[in-house]
Amino acid sequence: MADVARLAGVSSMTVSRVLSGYPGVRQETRARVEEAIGALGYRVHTAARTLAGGSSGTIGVISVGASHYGPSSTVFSIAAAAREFDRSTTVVILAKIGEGSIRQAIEHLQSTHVEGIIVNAFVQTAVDALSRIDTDLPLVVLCGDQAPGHPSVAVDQRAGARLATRHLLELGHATVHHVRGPSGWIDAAGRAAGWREELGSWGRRPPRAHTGDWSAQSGYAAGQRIAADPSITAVFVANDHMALGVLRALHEAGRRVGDDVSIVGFDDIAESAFSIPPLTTVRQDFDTVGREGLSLLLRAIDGRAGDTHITVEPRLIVRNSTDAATSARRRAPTG
Amino acid sequence: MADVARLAGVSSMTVSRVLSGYPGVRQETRARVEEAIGALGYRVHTAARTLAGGSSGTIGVISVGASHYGPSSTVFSIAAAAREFDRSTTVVILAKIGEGSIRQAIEHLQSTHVEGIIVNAFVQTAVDALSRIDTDLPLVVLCGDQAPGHPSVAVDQRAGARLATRHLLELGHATVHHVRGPSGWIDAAGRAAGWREELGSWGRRPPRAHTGDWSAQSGYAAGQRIAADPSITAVFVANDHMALGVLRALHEAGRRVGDDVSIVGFDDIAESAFSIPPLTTVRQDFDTVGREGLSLLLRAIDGRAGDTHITVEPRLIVRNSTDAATSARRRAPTG
DNA sequence: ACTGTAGCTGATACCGCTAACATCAATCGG
DNA sequence: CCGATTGATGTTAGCGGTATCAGCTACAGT
Repeated sequence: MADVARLAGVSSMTVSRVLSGYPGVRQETRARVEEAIGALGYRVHTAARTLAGGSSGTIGVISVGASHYGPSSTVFSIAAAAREFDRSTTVVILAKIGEGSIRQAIEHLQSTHVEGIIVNAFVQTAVDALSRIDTDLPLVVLCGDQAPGHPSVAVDQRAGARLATRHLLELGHATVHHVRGPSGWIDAAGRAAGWREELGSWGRRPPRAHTGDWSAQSGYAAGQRIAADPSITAVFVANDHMALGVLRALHEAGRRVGDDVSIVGFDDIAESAFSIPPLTTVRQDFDTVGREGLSLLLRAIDGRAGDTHITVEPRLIVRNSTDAATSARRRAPTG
Repeated sequence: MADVARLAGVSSMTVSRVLSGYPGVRQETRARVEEAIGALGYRVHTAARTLAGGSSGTIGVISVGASHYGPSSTVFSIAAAAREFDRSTTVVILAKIGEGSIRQAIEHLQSTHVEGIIVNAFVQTAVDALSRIDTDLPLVVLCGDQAPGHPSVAVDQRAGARLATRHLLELGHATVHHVRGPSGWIDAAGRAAGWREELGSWGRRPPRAHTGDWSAQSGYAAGQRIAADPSITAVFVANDHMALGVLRALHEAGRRVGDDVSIVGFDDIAESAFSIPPLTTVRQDFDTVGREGLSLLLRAIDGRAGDTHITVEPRLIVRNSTDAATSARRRAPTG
């Protein structure tokens, strides 16, 4: 930096001002400095800037492991969006989620002086922990519900589940069964609640839900139980991976999906359009969630986020795994 | 830090020594310092440490977008492994891959003073660019082949492809067709080469390969062309997403996979075990790749990586999409 | 001509830590 | 018993920026 200053014939302070976009620098001086920067291939030393009280230009992201589709795509969206806003992204992957590990992750990020943190909080434990953590660092929560105490971005899980359930009911199914995600996960609870609500608003009593762990394996197991009950004609499965497992179990049991039984998933993963049959599902736009999360965090860093809660609406994608319940209506108890 | 020193009755230098694990500190002194650290809830200021010449404790990861299964799971493995080694991870997601963008990403990471960089280089362009980039920063390349000029970790794509092809030939198929990945991708080239080699070693002339873009959509399109040719009894598809598309196209055309036609995929994504029928595939252990990549980088940082190239062997997972080619042998031209 | 003000730039003092060397006591070989 | 060595700790001087305030010029108002 001293070299740049010398070459441009100014003090290092002026160079600093040019770099941080301070307006009160003469056009001509600015040009000279920028030329010197270019000529010397100079780049700021982030650590020095951070130490001297400037901003680190880095935001922290805390998330659970890679195995889940939603969380990981969100992290990538955040990283990509951050880059567009000239921010670095430091990612902390939590092996297991607990108040301790989250607190530790936040402290870790704090010691690296990130400007703010986005937490991918997909389990209730995480949200609870966050509501108890009071850091002065700007913090945005991404989750399936409004997070108390911090600005948040969420896909409306309940609305999505209602969309799915309503679609099945409108096709004429007497009732809709549900394979839910594991307890403790916010999205699992939200989707189950939406399913229950929609059934309720149609005056149907929700049957007992099956529970999976998001994996295709667990969906397969649930699917086997579902196949064994011929009265079931419509199933809303809490995510696409499990839905694919259900599809296969039904297929093996000789029940034709989209004909004997209708299935709706959730997420719209890339494979769902090409499953056999193509899966009707609820699309969540994780990219939007990530980007909105980042822009909310940047607002929070500027102190003007307040207590904003952004809701992203999911969308029903109708494919061939659902169809009018002609045969179903004949067989099922009238609803 | 000065407070800690005061409370422990030592100089700040001793605190620094305790923090960085310098051995020449008396046990008793060390204990006193650690106690003070705990009492004051002190944490190092990473930027200050970096500035003063210590290590930043951060490693950089450069990767392509989120849409591809392999790259993204690898990034997560790296981040998780890094955390176990008390390193932060700064992730740069490249919107588009070119020499310019990679160089820019490296420079960006350099200005944040990462200790080293892991590049997820899945396209040839990236590897070429890297071989031309000569940075003094330790740099490890993850890719489908040995990267010249830098230590690297790779899954042996050729071996995986040969495994898949051999499996099909051993089942009695006269020849094996191939749906390859997009040109420019190292893995696509490696798998195609392995397929060609294995066919060659059985004295079969490789048929013309179909080309997809890794997506299920493109696999579906290829599948339709394959279904139209009744002489095809065995297909090796370059990744599972495309294979699922092929599966569906064949299904729609009324060709029974695992009976009329055998399909082998590559990757072993979570859904493959539950496709209809379950997909025989080649498993790549991305977690191992990520971890080996990190440990190689840590060795490189210590200056003892040399020109190591680690190869991770893939594994054939046999499921129901492949079966003895009884009907095929009758129909196909003798090979 | 003099003061006031605005606009631009410079000098200086840190930010919190570590490298390098200095210091001091204890131990050791001859 | 003395100089040399070793081990534990302290002192000093930055690392490369930015905050703060001071200084200088040009111009307007009186």
